[in-house]
Amino acid sequence: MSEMQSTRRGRPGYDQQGILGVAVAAFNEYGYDATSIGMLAERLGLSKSAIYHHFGSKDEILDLALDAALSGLEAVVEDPLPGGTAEASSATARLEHVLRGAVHVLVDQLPAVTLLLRVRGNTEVERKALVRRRAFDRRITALVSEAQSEGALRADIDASVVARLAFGMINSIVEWYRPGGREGADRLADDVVAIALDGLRKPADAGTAAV
Amino acid sequence: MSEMQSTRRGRPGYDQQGILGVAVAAFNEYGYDATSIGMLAERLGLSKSAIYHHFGSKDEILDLALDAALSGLEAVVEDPLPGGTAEASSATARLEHVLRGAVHVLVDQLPAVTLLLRVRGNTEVERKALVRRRAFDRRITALVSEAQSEGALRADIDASVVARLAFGMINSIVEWYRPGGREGADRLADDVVAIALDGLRKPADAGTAAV
DNA sequence: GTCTATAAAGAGATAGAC
DNA sequence: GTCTATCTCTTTATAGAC
Repeated sequence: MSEMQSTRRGRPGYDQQGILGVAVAAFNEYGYDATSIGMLAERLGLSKSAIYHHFGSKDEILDLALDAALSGLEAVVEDPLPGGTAEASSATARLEHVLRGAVHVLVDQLPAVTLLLRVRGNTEVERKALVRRRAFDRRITALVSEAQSEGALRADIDASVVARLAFGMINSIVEWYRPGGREGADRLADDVVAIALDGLRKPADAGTAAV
Repeated sequence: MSEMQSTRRGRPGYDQQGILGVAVAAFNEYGYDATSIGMLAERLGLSKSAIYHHFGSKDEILDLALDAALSGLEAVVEDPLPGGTAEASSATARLEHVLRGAVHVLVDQLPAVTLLLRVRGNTEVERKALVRRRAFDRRITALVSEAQSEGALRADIDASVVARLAFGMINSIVEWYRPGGREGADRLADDVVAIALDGLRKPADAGTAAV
């Protein structure tokens, strides 16, 4: 928050954030395990030991990146509706808001979230991230369940299956979305919500229902 | 096809398929790069060089596993509808059939498909697999496009976005589905098709529309 | 079909100078 | 904040015996 690499004057001289950005990009390109410190050093135009000046270990780089992604996603579920009359809003409205918010976090934090979604839990750092991710998933499932109880969502599909499939759709965005493409984040969120809530089938033209 | 490991009498004596199964499981557990030949040897109760008797390289193990997954998926799009009156069926019906078929391939070939979906394209083997996967994606997009032209699917969302999101939902199944769970493959395919085509929103109870 | 032994390269990480 | 040099361990893969 205090001092960005790109805002600095003077010679290269990386700070932690500057290195982090390059590292996350490389991790996403080759995979975390396949990316060696030597490769990072090469990309940065630094020696390996220069990297160890900024981070205690390769694991710590991953830790900081995953924390950024998780913080963004957690913020989405923790603030149900920024409007003000938050508590009064329906679970369905909050769910829709969370789906849109998640799409925006994915797009805004694309590299970090991409990395997060590929974590398998091999190291302590990865397991710690998975614990937070599962807590997030549980909150989504609870929200779906509440929306089903309200009667606004179909209740013939298990809430946890709904939550997983809906977020499976959202998370898959990291596989192909690239900033600057034809599809903006708002439009993409609209599409996701449209498919998830109303489906792909063209409504059987029931008269003159407005949009 | 000819001789399965589990059907053999006598002492361990692995064949290629037997090793392949263990290897794919390990690759999915730790990631391909993080899984060393030494770890595979330990799991198999063999020495490292015994593995090299069955495969020319670590890459070749991956190659065979990815081919199995891709062959399964390709079979789904290549045989539109097994009914017989294939050519006459609508694109929408064929699309629904493909969605269900893909879910079944995912479930039946869970380990191999899981591995395929994690491939990033770092090696020649991985790039070869990605080429086949992209060809598959294009056929799905074409099918969606055709279904939109028929007027059966909403046309306000780009066909390639629809294809990616729908398969994002389907592919995410590998992240959580475990055989023997409460959800069978048929039920799961029903759920996927229900969400994708009709959405989560409970229809506004328009009288007494039958199921 | 499996073994031991080994080669050759690359990994993560540290020491200490500038 | 970065460097060179180095340590130690692990990696993929091969040679050759049983």
